[in-house]
Amino acid sequence: MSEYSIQNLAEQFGVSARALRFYEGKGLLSPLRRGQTRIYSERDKTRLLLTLRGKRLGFSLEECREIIEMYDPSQANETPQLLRLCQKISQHRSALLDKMEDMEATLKLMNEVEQKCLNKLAENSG
Amino acid sequence: MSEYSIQNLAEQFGVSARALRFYEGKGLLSPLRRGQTRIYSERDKTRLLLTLRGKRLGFSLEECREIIEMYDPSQANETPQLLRLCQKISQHRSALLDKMEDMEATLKLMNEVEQKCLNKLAENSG
DNA sequence: GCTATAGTTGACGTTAACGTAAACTACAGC
DNA sequence: GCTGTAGTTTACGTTAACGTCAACTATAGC
Repeated sequence: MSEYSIQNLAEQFGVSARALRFYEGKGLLSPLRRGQTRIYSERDKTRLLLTLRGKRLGFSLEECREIIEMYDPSQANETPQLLRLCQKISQHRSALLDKMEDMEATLKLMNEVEQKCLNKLAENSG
Repeated sequence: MSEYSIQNLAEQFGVSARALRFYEGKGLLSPLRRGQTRIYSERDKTRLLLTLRGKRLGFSLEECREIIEMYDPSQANETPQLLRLCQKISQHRSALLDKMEDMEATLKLMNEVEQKCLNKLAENSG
């Protein structure tokens, strides 16, 4: 089944229904309607996944939208558009690689601190 | 020289003086005073670096403070404190590793999209 | 002594990302 | 027919992370 109610989808991802409506307002999701009621598809589910992933990495919702739109199997078929897309990908990738460096530096520091910590613990017990 | 004025330090990191005062209010920095004037040391500089690095990774200032305090070569010498520190490190590290996974997944997707994009470009020109 | 240049402390304004409450609709079960 | 449960829109509230004055101090140079 590839249809979800707002509550169902929200619970799957541990967010509020309010958040989903908010994301819709920001153009991140675009569920169908059955009457008034929103019906979320697999596509929406994927976009939500990407949104939350982006958020965890410190991107704003606006940035998330940009990133997601790149992935969207949309109407990009003409050369100039494709070139622009490649450019965008490069940009976002280098932003990601920067974050990767920050992350590795942080992990390295954490490991050092942990080592010192373990050494002291060994002294204390020795 | 290991002393910096507020403007100097701010410029070095591309942030505003207001931000530095704000971080101080949040307990992230603690510059000395010469009269009223703030004097930033190497220690402050390091803490600022870690703060901004944490921010880029999507941590809140409060979380940054927690992380930074772990690194601080402070008064943690007694066993219970050291154990707590090790625990905290583990927590933050697994948070970081989660982000790392998000990042790798994102990079992977980007590469796939780029590949499709390049293929289409090849078709267009062929 | 006057001006320019950093610095200071409030205090209020702003944006993003929702939370929360009000007032309403629509269907399901008893 | 009434209650309960999901859903809706509209609108105001909230928190984080600063920006932006305003009003003041202190030092340097002319």
